[in-house]
Amino acid sequence: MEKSYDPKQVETRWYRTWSERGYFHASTAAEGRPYVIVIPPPNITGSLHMGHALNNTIQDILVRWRRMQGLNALWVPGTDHAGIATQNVVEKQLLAEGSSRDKLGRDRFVQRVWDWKAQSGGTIIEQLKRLGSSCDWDRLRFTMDDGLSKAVREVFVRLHEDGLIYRGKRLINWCPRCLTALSDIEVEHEDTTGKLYHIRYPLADDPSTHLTVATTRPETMLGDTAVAVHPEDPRYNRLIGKSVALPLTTRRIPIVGDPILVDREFGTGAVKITPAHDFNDFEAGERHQLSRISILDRHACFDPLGLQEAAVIEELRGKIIMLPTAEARTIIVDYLRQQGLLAKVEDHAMALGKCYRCKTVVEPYLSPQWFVKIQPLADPAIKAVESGQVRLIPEQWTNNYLGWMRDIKDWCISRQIWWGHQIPAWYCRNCNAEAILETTVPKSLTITSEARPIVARTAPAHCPDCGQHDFVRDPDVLDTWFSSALWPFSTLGWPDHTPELKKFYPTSTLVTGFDILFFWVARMIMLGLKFMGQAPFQDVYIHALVRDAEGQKMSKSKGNVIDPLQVMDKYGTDALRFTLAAMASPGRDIKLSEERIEGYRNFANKLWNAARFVLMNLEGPLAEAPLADRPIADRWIMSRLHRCIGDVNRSLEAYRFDEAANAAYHFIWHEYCDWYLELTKPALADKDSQQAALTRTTLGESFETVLRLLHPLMPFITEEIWQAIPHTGESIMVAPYPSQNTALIDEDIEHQIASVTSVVSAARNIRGSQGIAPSRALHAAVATPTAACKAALTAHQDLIASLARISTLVIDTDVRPYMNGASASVVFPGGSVGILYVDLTGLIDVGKEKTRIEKRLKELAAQMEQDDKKLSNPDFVAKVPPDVLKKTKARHEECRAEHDKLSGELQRLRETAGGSA
RNA sequence: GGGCGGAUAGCUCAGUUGGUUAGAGCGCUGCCUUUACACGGCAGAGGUCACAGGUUCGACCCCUGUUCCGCCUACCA
Repeated sequence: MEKSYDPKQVETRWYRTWSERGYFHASTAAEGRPYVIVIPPPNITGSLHMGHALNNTIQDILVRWRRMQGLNALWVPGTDHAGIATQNVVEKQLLAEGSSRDKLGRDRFVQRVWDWKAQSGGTIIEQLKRLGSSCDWDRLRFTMDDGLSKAVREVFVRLHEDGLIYRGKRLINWCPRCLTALSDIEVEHEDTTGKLYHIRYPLADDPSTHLTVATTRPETMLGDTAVAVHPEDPRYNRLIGKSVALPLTTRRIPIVGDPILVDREFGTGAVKITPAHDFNDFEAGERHQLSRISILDRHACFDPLGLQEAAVIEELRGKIIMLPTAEARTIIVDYLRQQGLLAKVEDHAMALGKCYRCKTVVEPYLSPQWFVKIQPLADPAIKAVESGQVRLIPEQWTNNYLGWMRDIKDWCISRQIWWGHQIPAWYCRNCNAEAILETTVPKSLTITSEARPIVARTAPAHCPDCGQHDFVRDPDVLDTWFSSALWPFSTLGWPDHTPELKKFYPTSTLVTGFDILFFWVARMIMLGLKFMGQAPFQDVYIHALVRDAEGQKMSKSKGNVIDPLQVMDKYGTDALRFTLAAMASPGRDIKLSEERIEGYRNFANKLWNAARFVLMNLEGPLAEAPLADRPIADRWIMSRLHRCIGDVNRSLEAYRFDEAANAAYHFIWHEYCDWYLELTKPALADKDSQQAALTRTTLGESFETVLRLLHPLMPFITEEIWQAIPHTGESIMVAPYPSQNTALIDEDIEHQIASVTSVVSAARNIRGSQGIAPSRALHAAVATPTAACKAALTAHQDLIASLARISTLVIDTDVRPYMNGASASVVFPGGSVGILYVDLTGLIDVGKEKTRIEKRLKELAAQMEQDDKKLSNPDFVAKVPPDVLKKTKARHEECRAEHDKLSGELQRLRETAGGSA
């Protein structure tokens, strides 16, 4: 075995072996209670980032742990077609080739995306394998597979049949770059400083007076259909029922009273109402039966027809036609200013909505879309969480979830893109001639909200109304999250009654980030309850976001991404996995740093070298004996090991991966390696002794157990070592997970060894402070506080002597200090304190000690001189921050104290040296 | 505006159903080439647990308020 662990070849070799031997596969016929996790399907456009690494490490820990516990563990893998994201990627490629999706046409474009998927869509899967993910790859699914597509259609049709899906012309969030509708949660809000424009609207009856409105979007005023004031506002309420002449148009619009829309304190207390371009105004428009004038087109540019409908004055119309809003705004504001209608412009903090895929500012846009009526689905999903049927971990997310669900809005599920599940709705051309608008250049199809769709699993043969069979299919596709919402049952074969569905639904645990709690988790619960009658999972473990060392969200544009693949190359997969697990404390983001990973790489190496020690010492006969008859160190380590086993299992049970990792780390490094391996050395010294044979047995057994305990966290290195030491079974992956045997926990023995280590540490402390080389043996005595302590130490005198290198050791309740000696206190379990005395006679190398002290005195003098200079400088004292001054003074005092002490010691040394020489 | 989380050693973070001396990793200091490991060993320094009150025999922990930092959410046009 090499001196250090080399992960590379180990990882690929074992992953291949596990895979070939079928360990990842879970059979419906297998015995054992099922334990099931469905993967949050990564986008096919994705490449493994730290978020994936964390998410999948946690899932793999759970699955490996449960599998070793004997459960029928299934981890269903798959990928998501990621509608807009994937379409964007392929469109970018086309652009680079000088082509576009319009040039290609729908069918060829979709084929192109499939080609892209065949070529690049599997990258992330291979990367998940690098991470050691023990997914059942035989069950790999894709959200646009035939089976899953069938499930999507089935759900759509059934929801439609139940009246839970409808089509309507509504105001939705529109991305003018992606040219599609977005759901509310696909809009990200970003704080910006905008302007609040105060605009005078002259009263229709009396143009000399006016009502001033405040708006952040002056350009949409052309689409105003009313002005609202508060009905109880004495400034304005007498105007309700009158009208204003809408500037820049030839229209008159009414003044209405609306206590919901208007906040008297804000702006001027008068609000323009633009129902086609603002969500609040849309609702206000409904309340007052106002018409909606849509003045923007799908690119968020001024639309000729809309401007005409809005009766915009000819002169302005010519200037802003087809212009984007930002440019038109300047022109419109100029016009208002010229006409003396711009009363004031002030800065105003506001949140701008942006497309979560491309960061373009979204536009509220009036268009026909498909919606899911969500309330009837949300109610049971609320109850499922309230009742504890579904448990969110950490619990704090429960309130977030409930709050959102209780205030949920209908879900806009149609997207005007091509890559995705096309909506299973058809329109009879004959019956909907007026409502189907087709243009050839560019080729586009608009179906107005008046059209009557026929929703069906497959294309209808005849129109039920007219009997003809000339149909056009709804061009829209479904929101990507619609198919993900079915993931826990669609992947298991639904709507067919498969054995998988019967055996593995509902699943056990969902592991996910909080960023998709609403996008995904909530919708899975709703649709799982609706179609399976059971929530799709019991536990939802919600992990943190992985950030960089400064706490910034990792992003390519910031250039602060730590690439998990590079980390795995450099430090090994096990080190990365262990780091992520150890840092996954609940309710807190993970600030990942390379140093931390390096630290756990060192841990892997420590384990590796412990293995070398074990292997080296396993040569020789073994002896079987009950634990009670084995050496004390063996009984001690088994006791400690089983405490650790209990801790790790309990932690995993509670999803405390950080605690599990830390318990294992601390035990292995600081108990097993630091103490146990050292304690075995005296016993193993005489290879042929019975004691050595017994110790070898424990050494092998305990180490083998340690590896199994650690396997879910560090799968590769544990397998590699396990195969090299005595074991039963063909792979650690399918070996039983250690379970705590409380009979092996022996508090008395733990106390005995704690006493031993306490004395040893005290002796080392004295060596350290007195500068006594480890090679020099000591004469020492321990004054024990009680007879029991004395007995415990006396029984293990040989261990103490060997670990602390003490040649003569006196242990008694009453011992006297040495004439020329040093002492240190020894704390016994329970808190009683004894004293260790060490005889220093002849141990201190006077020359060396003198040099050491002189060197240190020089350092101190230099420091003191520097500080003196500072402190005697009035400028320094006056201007420096108080804490710095305080620190400087404190340091100065410390230096002086140490200097005095060392000077005294040096003096004494000189005297004694002089006397003896 | 509402909600949630955080503030503990130089840095990154654990922690406590309230109980002797608050822990870890990294970093730092000193010693050690002792055949498992220098990706190591041993020893050590370093903390008024954000601030101010309160409850309690006792508070890092519970309560109230304040400040700062994150995030989520929201129609102040």
